[in-house]
Amino acid sequence: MAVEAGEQLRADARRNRDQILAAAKEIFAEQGVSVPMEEIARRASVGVGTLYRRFRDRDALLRAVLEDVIERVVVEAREAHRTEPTAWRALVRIMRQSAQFRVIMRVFRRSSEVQSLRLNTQEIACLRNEAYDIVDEVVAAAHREGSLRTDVGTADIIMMFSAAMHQGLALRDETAVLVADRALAIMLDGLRADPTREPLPGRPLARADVEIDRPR
Amino acid sequence: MAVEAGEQLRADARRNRDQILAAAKEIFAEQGVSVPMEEIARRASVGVGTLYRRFRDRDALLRAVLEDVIERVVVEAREAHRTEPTAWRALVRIMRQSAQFRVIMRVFRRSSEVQSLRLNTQEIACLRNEAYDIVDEVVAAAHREGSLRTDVGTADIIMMFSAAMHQGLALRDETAVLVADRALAIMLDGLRADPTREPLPGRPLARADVEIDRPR
Amino acid sequence: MAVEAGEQLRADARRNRDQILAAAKEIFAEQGVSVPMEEIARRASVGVGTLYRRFRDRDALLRAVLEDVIERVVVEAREAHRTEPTAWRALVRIMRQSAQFRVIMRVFRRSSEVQSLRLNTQEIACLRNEAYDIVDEVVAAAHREGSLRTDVGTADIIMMFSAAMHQGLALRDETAVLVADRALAIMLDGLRADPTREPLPGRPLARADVEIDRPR
Amino acid sequence: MAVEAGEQLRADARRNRDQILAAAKEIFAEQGVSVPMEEIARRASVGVGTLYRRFRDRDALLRAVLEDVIERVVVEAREAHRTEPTAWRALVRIMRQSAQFRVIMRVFRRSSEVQSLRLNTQEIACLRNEAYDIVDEVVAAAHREGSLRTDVGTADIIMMFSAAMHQGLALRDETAVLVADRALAIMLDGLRADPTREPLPGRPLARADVEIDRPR
DNA sequence: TATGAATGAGTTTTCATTCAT
DNA sequence: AATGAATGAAAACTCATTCAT
Repeated sequence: MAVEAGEQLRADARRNRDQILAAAKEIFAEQGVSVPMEEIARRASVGVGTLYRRFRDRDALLRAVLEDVIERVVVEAREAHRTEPTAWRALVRIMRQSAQFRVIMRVFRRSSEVQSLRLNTQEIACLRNEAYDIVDEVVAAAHREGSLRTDVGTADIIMMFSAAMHQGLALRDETAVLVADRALAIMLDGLRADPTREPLPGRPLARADVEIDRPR
Repeated sequence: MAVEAGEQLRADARRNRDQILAAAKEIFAEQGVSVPMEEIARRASVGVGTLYRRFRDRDALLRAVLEDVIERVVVEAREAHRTEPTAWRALVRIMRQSAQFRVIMRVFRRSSEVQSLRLNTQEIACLRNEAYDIVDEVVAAAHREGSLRTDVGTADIIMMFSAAMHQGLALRDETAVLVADRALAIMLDGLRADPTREPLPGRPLARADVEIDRPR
Repeated sequence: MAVEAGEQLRADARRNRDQILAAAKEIFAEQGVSVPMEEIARRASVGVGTLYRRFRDRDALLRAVLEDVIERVVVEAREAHRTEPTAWRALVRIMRQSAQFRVIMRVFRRSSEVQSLRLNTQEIACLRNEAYDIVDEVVAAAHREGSLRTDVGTADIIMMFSAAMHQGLALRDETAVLVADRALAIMLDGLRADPTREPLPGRPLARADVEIDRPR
Repeated sequence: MAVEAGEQLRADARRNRDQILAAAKEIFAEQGVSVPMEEIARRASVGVGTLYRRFRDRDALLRAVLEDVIERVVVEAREAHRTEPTAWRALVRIMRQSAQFRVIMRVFRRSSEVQSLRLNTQEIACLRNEAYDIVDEVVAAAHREGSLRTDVGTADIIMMFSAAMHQGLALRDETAVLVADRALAIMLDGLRADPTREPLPGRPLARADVEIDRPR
């Protein structure tokens, strides 16, 4: 019984934490990251105090959201890799499963946040690596199966479709989805293996090219 | 005498205004739009007072930057259309001439700013239309010359390459350029007319689809 | 059964109360009285809830600490008076037995606390009087035995040696003790009866002079 | 004229700064250092913003007050040393000129402040040294002239009379002065050279004994 | 009853904007 | 007209106290 009580209490706290995370994700996606903490608390139906009990400060919340989002992305990407019949299909699915990314990318792009490296914790670097790894596997497989043009690297793809996740913020939702879907389709067409195309400039981009843990 | 004094002052004032605009553009591009006014003033080497003399308030500055950027884009786009031998080449050039856009898009994306529609003045709407018009002409010409796939619309292109302008904020400068160039090249490959491709989902997007002057 | 349960609880409760008091005394002495309640609870190894169950609020805890300390002082002073061969020796011993006072004086001095008179309850006034009385007796005896200069009053002594208890907070412990001992020795030398000395300014201070229950 | 204007402006800012410092000193002396910044601003008749413009944060203000007070103490001590006919008289005067010290000592004693060493900047350490030096000179002279008992060191005196400055916070002002004066007189009597006295325990304390820049 | 999570009022700090020089 | 100091409203954060488990 003590255990049950303990679990229930923990469950409460957990619920609060989850609500806060969810609220933050929503609001960040809607309005950007510079939203008052109190608004986030309100949306999560908790007091500011609770928010601050769970997350030491604004940055801690930001990091937690980021971690949460990357985690989900990784899970989904693994699932896609495991389930889809071809690597190409997996790639398409990963890129389409964009909703999660809208936050992540927005956060990533707030350069003032990122460049100060306050978000560049060990945990996040680690998750980023995991995310990179799984996409990397899919990309390699796609190269092997010949569906992906040979002159793109994993980082090319990540950067490009993270960009694709980015438009339409001020658009109505249906339009935003349409815009994203079409942009994605165009990009995918551009990514298809096709011997008639001119090669891309430069060289395939890889992990080191898109690492952020160095001063500008 | 009044004229002389006026002219001298105007020259001074103009210099100040230009410095401020340039500083704001730089800082917005680097750190996003939620930068303290004093930092902008400092970068422009003027006092805050001067900044406020030139621009009634934060929004006015934002609008001015936006106008300035769109104007340059329009000018360059016209030039490209007039000069380049094919519409396709014009398109490529417009898309490559990306630097200016980095600001514009960043500003556009700050949904909290944009959605409040404080930026949606007559002047800006007008400039946006001009920008749209010129790209529209190029797109139409590209369609006519058969270089651009038929199922993309002007708004598709605008949205997509505005997205492409977006990555790399936390990257070193050389990498950022490389990333952008390659993303652009891939997108362009995806935009090429090619009868063997599957059609894009939905319909070509046009002006009305990407207007922002309506509540979400 | 009620009695047994009651007694068991009382024992538990008593232990908690004592732990809290001890913790509070320690922390107050170390860091002053404006320490978060949670820190006190933590040091006492109880939850805040328990702390609040035992002491209605911050002030109640403060008062309890004060009472506890004064009580101990009184007990020790009585013992000294009863045991020591001369009043002078008793005085020296009382003044040396300083550790307890470090808290009391610190608390007394936090004027914002004291001046609001929230600490000036009946119980505390009563204890203060008891403390005063016992020192007063010793002082009177010392005067009678001719060891204490005649122009000092009980309140002089209390105020002075409460001051002596005060230094060294930021020093290493051994130094703090040394500092206190030497200061005390000097003061005691100054307190010795000695007909060659000039009389002190003013008049001997007594109880009424150091009462705090009046607005400044 | 421009110069004049500049000077006047500077004078304004200076006046504000001085008002803030004065207000802070007053309030710290009255109520301790944990007073809301807004109250300090109000007492200084400025907005909080102004307070924060002059002093980056609470600690900066604390440090500034401390510096200011030590500076005055040093000045006055030098004056006493230069003016008074004997070293003993200088010592007495320095010790009596206590008003300034009430703040300084209060601040010094807030161990939580001091121990965190946030107040232990280079500047303050430097001033503390200056203060020590001048008292040291007076003490040496007093030793030479044979007025001061030989077994006390400079640090003994500093610590002891800093303690003397400390009482009476909750007392009415006249009483506080009386208490301080009498305590001081007693201490001074204890400090007088007198071959009949027993030596003090330990050894004369010196600078190193009362340095605070080491963790407890 | 003990616990520690939740709350929200109170503080600290920042920053857009105004105003005196 | 330029400057930068002053202002105060708003945002970030802390902590005394209450309350659900």
